[in-house]
Amino acid sequence: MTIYDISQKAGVSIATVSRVLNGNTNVSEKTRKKVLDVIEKYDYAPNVFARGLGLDSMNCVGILCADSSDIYLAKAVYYIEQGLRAYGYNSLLSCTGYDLENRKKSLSMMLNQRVDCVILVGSSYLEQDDSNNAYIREASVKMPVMLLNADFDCENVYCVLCDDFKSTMDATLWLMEHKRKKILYLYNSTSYSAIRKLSGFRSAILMKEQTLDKNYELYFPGSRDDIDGVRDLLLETRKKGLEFDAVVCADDSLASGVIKYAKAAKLSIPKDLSVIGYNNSILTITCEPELSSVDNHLQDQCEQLVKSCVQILRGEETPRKIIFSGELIERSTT
Amino acid sequence: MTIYDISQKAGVSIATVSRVLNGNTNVSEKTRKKVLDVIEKYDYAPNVFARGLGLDSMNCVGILCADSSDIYLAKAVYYIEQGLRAYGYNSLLSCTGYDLENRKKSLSMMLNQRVDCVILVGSSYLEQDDSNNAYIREASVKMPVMLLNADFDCENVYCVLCDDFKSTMDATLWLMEHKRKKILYLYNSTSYSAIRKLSGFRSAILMKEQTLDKNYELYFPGSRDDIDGVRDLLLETRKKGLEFDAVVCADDSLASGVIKYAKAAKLSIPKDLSVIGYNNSILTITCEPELSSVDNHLQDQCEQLVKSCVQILRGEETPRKIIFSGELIERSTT
DNA sequence: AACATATCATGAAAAGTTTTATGGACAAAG
DNA sequence: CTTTGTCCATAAAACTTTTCATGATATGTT
Repeated sequence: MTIYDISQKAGVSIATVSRVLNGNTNVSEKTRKKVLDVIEKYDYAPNVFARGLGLDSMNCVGILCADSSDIYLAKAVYYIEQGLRAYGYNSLLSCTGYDLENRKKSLSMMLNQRVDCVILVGSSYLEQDDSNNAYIREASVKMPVMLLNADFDCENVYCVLCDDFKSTMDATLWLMEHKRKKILYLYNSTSYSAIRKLSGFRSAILMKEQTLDKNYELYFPGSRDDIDGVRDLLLETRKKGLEFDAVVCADDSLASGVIKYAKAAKLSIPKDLSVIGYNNSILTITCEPELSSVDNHLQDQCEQLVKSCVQILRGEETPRKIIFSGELIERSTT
Repeated sequence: MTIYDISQKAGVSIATVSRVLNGNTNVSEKTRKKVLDVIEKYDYAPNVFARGLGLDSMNCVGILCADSSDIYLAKAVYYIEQGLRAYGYNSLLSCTGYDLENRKKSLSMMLNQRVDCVILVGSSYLEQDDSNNAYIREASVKMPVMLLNADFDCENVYCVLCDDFKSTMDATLWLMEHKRKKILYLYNSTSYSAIRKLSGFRSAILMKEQTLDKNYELYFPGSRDDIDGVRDLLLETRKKGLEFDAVVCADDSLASGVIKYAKAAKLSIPKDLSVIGYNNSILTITCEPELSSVDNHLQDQCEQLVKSCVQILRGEETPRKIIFSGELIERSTT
């Protein structure tokens, strides 16, 4: 069933059928009805390829994320997909891993696929070394690029993010106000977001004129889900003499490892050790005790991102950067 | 840059360029090299729409799942996407929710998008009432349909699943052999998989000639992540006089709720209460105590699914049903 | 050696379906 | 009778794959 068949059966030209399909006004009500009836009757839908050829668009947005099975990224992908669907867009998904070369390859694949726009989910797409971000600039020449949870100043690149700097600073200050003297910042990536959190942590330390001698930063090189690895790292660290009475984590799963560590080291939470996670994921309520965590309003961020995305595709103006603020959700580890 | 430009610059016809691009053998080595050089030089990639029009395929597989933010489904989607990518296919993602109408709509959207094949992830796509599965039969006429974790006998429908019946039966028998007398089966959906597990549970009970008087089945109507809801349901159930010394769960997050319940009811795990989860997800190691769970080899299943999918698309033969067996991973709740 | 046949390499053209630009037909208004 | 505006048809353009046809070369036969 093609547009020719429809036009023939309705006794009009294919152009008229096209106009009806695309809501063009230059069609009389009578003709429109006649055409719609035939379309309905034969359950006709335009061929996507021919349509794409004509419009050079396939009504589809590319979603890139490092790992859609990561609890946090999975949520983000889900919210974005739902949002796009609501606006009538399809989602092409590509999980690129954390490797730069793979990211580049996936992105250029997306460009070739003629998606209308690409969304890079998660701060891992932005590297500290700015020369490694050239691939984003290049992509932005061909189509709009949206970043979730990263901040990048470039024409045709739009960012929606949480103020990780301030959230982490506030969380750290909060611990200080609650009599914590030796605070550890634990992170497992050198992505944009983790580094911003690190800066927030440092600022809090400086604000209270505590030196970094008594406060620490610890990098965990393992994978996100390696909770036992975090436990072991902390046990080892402690054996080396490093002491701490609170941990600010860049991620809930790290915090989950800290709780394991406390159990192994026979420390009581929150009496001997306070723990604050980040992302307010489901892990916060499956832990024992339940984990305090920074909620970065992921759903709101994603909905805003999609809204901006649609505005851009419609040729409307939208801000290049939108920042949400985080919020500490207090549970039983503080 | 089109195929015309390339053909002109290489001094050959567009047919020859097309042959080179598609690996057709009828091209002399000299010509092939000449064409490849030009393609390389101008970084040419065929227009996907025109290509799609010619081949009626866009080298893309549709992945449907109810909720890609669900821990279990997210893993499955991830493994499938990675597998498809490795074989050169793109993935169009659609999260349909659990509602039948929405599923139908999403599926017919996928068909119109001319994906090469659709993969329905999760047993929620198969309903007990077989008349509600007609939409799958209809889709299978137009393209291959693959089901993960559901069993459906129909031409052009291919299934990869875990033997949930046997796994649950084995888990239940295992509990009986370890002196559990009053076992509860807890489930939160009436999907194909949960019902198969229920049958497995019942069979185990019958095999040991225990009547169902002392063993129970309990349905939790809440959402998957509502862990506190599970706790409250069990507390209430207990108040009504129902007793149990072991719980077999259809899902790890339910098991997580059971652990919460045990804490609230001051029951010791595993002394007073054994708990077995299902899926062996990350929740098993963030729980305290760590959760015993049935591992259904999800990654293997997904890899097999993709392999079968690719075979079908290449026109090769592949079995219509492949069954994996589950395996009880013992941790600290049994 | 001459001719017929098979094989290989290549080109020309059709097929696939839509959108958009252009212009024609017709009715109403001036 | 001319102008204006509405509605619609025609034709061109978007780009690739594939089929058919043709020319060239190699192989086999007499």
